[in-house]
Amino acid sequence: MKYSKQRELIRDYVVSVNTHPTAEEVYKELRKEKKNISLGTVYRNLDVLSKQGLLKRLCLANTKDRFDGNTLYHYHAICTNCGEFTDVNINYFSFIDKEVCEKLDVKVLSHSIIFNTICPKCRNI
Amino acid sequence: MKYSKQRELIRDYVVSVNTHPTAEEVYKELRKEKKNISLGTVYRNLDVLSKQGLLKRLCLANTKDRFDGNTLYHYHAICTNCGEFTDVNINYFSFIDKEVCEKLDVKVLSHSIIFNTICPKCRNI
DNA sequence: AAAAAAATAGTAATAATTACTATTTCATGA
DNA sequence: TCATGAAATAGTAATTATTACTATTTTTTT
Repeated sequence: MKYSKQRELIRDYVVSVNTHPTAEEVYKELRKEKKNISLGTVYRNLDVLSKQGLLKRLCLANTKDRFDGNTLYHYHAICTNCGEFTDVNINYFSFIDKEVCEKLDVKVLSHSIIFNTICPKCRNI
Repeated sequence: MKYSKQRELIRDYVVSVNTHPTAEEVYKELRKEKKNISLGTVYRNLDVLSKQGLLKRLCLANTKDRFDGNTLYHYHAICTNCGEFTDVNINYFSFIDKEVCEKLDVKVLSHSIIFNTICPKCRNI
């Protein structure tokens, strides 16, 4: 893959934040910083970066796709009240993969978990 | 909510299969059965049924939304090779919710897990 | 520095989903 | 049971998110 300034900007931005931005959010932020970049380029590069494993694509019901610069195994939580989407930094449960591998006749590569939560803000309202 | 024949058809169909159909698949199947129904009605009802908890909406990267008639806690697996999407019938790991609740300052309602797998068919090719 | 390959910007097109509106269906109660 | 009103539908139009296209630009190689 040939180097491109735009791809670097996109990746650097997504890696630098923990907000799990959408394609459009990445685009708007980079434009705000006066970077010369088009929306199509953002979509294309988020896609190739995800496919290369340099970013992670997150897909949830009723939302646009989001992107995560943290590619290490970790889990996510979404507040069912306000929609706030955050990282959950607990250790990866490897034994779960082993259990499924044994129970079903499949090779398990990994798993992802999304927690449905009520965040502190919403709980205290 | 007022009764409607169409909503009943939609729900009965989704509950009767374990294929996790998309809105369009539900629509096509019901039309094939000569049912009088429109695509908009299918979308609208899948949405209200999901919101009522009578169906479950499943959202995955790079795919259309799917719907699951089994609303009991269970997990899912997707083959990273062929995309086959199946149920994973193992017990719900309640302790995980407790652990996250203790580590983070959030109320955990539930969690969902998706396993990335290589299904038996793909493994044996 | 020239040539080739790959990426971009900007726009057009597509796909999935949602909104709109006139009509129909369902539920209520006189 | 039948008139009334509320809610749902069919069919179409509109919107939203994403992908495709093409002329131009950037990067890499020679």
